[in-house]
Formats: sequence, C-alpha cells, structure tokens
Amino acid sequence: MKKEHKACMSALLPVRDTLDVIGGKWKILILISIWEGNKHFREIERSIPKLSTKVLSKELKDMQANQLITRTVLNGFPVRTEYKPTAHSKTLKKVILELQDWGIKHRKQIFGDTSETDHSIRV
Amino acid sequence: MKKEHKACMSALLPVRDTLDVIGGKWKILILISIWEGNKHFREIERSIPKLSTKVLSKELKDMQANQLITRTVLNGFPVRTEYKPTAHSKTLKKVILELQDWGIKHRKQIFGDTSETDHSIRV
DNA sequence: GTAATCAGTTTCCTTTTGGTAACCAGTTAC
DNA sequence: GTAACTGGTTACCAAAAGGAAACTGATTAC
Repeated sequence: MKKEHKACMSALLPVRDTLDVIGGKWKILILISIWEGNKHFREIERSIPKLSTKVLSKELKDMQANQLITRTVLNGFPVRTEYKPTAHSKTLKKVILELQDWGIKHRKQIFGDTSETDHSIRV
Repeated sequence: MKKEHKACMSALLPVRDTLDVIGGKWKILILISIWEGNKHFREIERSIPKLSTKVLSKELKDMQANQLITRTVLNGFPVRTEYKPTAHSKTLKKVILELQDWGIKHRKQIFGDTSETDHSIRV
C-alpha cells in the first residue's frame, strides 16, 4: 500500500503571504513605531536602534505596497513626509498577539521560564 | 515638548522567537509533512518538492532543538530514523491558522480576490 | 558664504541563506 | 563483486539580505 503524501500545500500560500508581509527583522518594529505615532522618516529611523536608512526606506516601500501604511508628502520647508497606518494594518494586531502568545509559551516550554515579566504589547 | 518614542520592544522578543521557529521557506512545510504522517528522512524529503537533503537535515535539527519533533533511531537493517511531532508542535496549529486567515484577507485587500478556493489546512 | 535639517539614494562590503552535487557508512539483494 | 537503499555530511557556489558611509538636493538659519 502506497503512502499518500497529501500535499495541502496550496493552503500554505496565504501563510507564506503573511510571513512575507510581517517577516524579516524590521517590519513589525517599524509598524509598531508608526502605530505609536511616529510619522516622519527620521523620526521612525531614530525610534528603532540599529535600523539603517537604506533598510527603512526599502521596508517602508514594501509596507506601502502592502497597504499597511500611507505616505504623504507635505509641501513645506524642510520637506516632510508623513507615514500613517491604514485600517488594514490594524488587522495585523491579532496576528501579532498570537505570535507573541505562542512565543511566550514556547519560551516556557524550552527554558521552563516562569518569570512574569510584562510582555503586553501596548500599541 | 519632546516626543516619547516608547520602546515596547521587549514585548517583541516572543514574536521574534516565534518567527524564528516557523519562519523561513521550509519549516512549516516540513512540520505539516510530519503532521501528515511522514516519518522517515527520505520520506519527508520526497514529500516536499525542491527541498534539498542539506536543508532538510538542518531544519530537522532546529525543529528538534525547538521540541517540535522527536527523533528516534530504530536499530534495523537499512537503519531507519523516525521523526514524530510533539504535543508542543500541535500548539502551533492555531498560530498557523491565524497566519493563513490573515493571508487570505490580505489577498482580498490587495487584489480584490473574491474567489472561494479551498484554503483549509487539513492536518 | 557655512552649517544643519529633511528624505531619501547609491555604492561597497559582509553575512546569511539556499542550492547542487559528491561523498561516507552500513545493509540488502543479485 | 555491483547496485540500491538507508540517513545523513561536506565542500563549493550563487543569491539575497543587511549594514556603513558617502552623497544628492532642497531649504532654512546664521
């Protein structure tokens, strides 16, 4: 009797999509920074230590393409850009909380860590 | 008045942990393959097209370290190894479903895709 | 003029990740 | 003997991601 090897992999396309949108080192950090109210390029950059201009620039473009943020150029003196979170971006909060929950449980599983540090996301 | 730039980043460590565990191109596929009942190295390898021996070997080690699977060597003739999912790994199903849900919504948001393809994960 | 701020882009380099293919050890079947 | 299967490891490359620093262009303040 042959094994079946059911694929089910088509169901994983949306999972991959999501990981592409929020995966990587910086995307969630940048999103949270913007959720917190940081609007301008340099402001966001300075709010996240070790984040380089180049990477921020690229990530912001990705996030714009994914409709997580909007970009508005304000015609002013030292030209300002305004990044704002979209309603669509807010739907990610549930996902992020789920990732956070599992991460906490996982830590306990691996390290038997029972410390009750504050892990809440305040965004 | 100075901006606050609340960090909240410590809350993101568990999120990063989770993304490290399930992120990457192959981890979820391998996990699902094992959930489906594939037990042996070559069996898992063959169940996932384009997956190389080297990468599978590395990913299985990671997943073992993260206690998602167990590895048992059966002393037999063409030496067989058995990989089995742990109870801990099953707790990831909820997370994966959440990622999948958001991915589907995201696709609709971006492409206005209203097709009702079967996206259920049967694992 | 100089210096500084904004919002990035460009160039170069290093690190990480992934892929290909050969190889090893052990056993079975021919 | 050879070939084929098991479960991997090793060496070598290619591509992608990430980081540091210089630079552009516009404007304001001095």
